Amino acid sequence: MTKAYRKEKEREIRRKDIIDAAEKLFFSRGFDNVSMNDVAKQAEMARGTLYLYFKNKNDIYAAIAIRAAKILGEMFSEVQPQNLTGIEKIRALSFTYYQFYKKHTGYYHAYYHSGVFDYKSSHNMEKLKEVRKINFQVVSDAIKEGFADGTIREDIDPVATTLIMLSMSNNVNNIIPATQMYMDEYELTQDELFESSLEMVLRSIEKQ
Amino acid sequence: MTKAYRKEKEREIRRKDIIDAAEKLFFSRGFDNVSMNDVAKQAEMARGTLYLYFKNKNDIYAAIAIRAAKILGEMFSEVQPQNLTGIEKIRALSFTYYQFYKKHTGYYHAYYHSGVFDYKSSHNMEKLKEVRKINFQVVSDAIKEGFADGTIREDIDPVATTLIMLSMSNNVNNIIPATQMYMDEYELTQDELFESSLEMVLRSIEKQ
DNA sequence: CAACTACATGACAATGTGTCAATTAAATTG
DNA sequence: CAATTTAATTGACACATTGTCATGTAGTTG
Repeated sequence: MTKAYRKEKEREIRRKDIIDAAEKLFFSRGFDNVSMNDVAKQAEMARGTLYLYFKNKNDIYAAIAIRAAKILGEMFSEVQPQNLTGIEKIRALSFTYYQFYKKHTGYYHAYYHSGVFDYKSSHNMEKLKEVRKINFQVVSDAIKEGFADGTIREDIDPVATTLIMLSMSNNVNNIIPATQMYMDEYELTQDELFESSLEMVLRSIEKQ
Repeated sequence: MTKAYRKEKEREIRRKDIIDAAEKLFFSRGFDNVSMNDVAKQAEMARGTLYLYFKNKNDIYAAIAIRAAKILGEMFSEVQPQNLTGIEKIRALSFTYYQFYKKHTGYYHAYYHSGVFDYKSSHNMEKLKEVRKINFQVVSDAIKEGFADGTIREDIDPVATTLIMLSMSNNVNNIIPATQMYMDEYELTQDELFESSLEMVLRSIEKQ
């Protein structure tokens, strides 16, 4: 028991070391500009060792995305005890997501970017899918609460609406490079776009 | 004149051959799964030759995206002579964009994906930026027409709104992989999501 | 036809990936 | 505690891909 347990703990520490090293590099230089060699050097081990703990670079990024999901989950959970109506909760959660982006940009990118990987490609990706779903449900549940308390119109689909809100947020948060181009071109700030997006959503889901 | 002109024509044909070859491969296998070697083989020339006509793989993709922009521009221009109100035009343009995706998925991806490249990275990217802007303006102008004819509320920002609509469309059209995951998970079809997105936009911009 | 020009080629250096045989370290056992 | 087994780590290897560039070639010109 104790021996196997200690072994397991040591493996976890080593795993954490790799994630920490990768995170540092990914957040400062960007995922695409970091090689597995760079990560190995930063973590002070041979490149081959990384593959003993992770399937590949994407798999490491997925592990970082799981951390991201946890941080976002904690931020979301701070909204819950405030006793807000459905529509107020939607406003608060949108704002929280925007704050998550502002304060944890690196994690935000990991959370978003990992979406491009195949969900069946690794154990981490499977796990990420689960934590993602929990955060998604916080929002769609808030919409349902709005149905119940009469602050949100009942003729909208909670899942579709949550998805639309998510896409708007990603749009705001410099994820889509073409958006950045248009923003520069028309001198639109990120805060302005966030504000417009939020008002647009609220206007179209609130009960008259 | 004639000699230089013929030379120029030949260069253009060769250029077109490369784009055609690349397009065929990109559309069937996906951009990331095609190497410059593959393109060279398909175009029946040496790999080095490709670099005489294009800066790199992204540059070829940008050329394909310019074709995409032209197709979209033509589809948009068919909406113009219909004498629609501002809000009706927004509905029609949204639908057209969705049709563009459905009928020209490969071009749609090129149009979208090329957004990730730096706009100062090549002449093609500069050119792409211009044609992109024209299409963007068709939509934002329609919003302004809605201001004038009283079908769209005046307190919204045309640029921000166009950007939001664009992000919604991209969300619908399977561009964001995470979205696909949620759609599968909650059994939401693409047509349903398109419908929800469109209604959401119209509801929030129409004048009461 | 000799000299020039522009174009096309493929070998090359660089950079990156994932694997695996060999090595090293750690744990177990008599 | 020495011998033996087991597990972890390493870095060299094979392979893929990129962009460049010296070399070759074909067409053009005086």
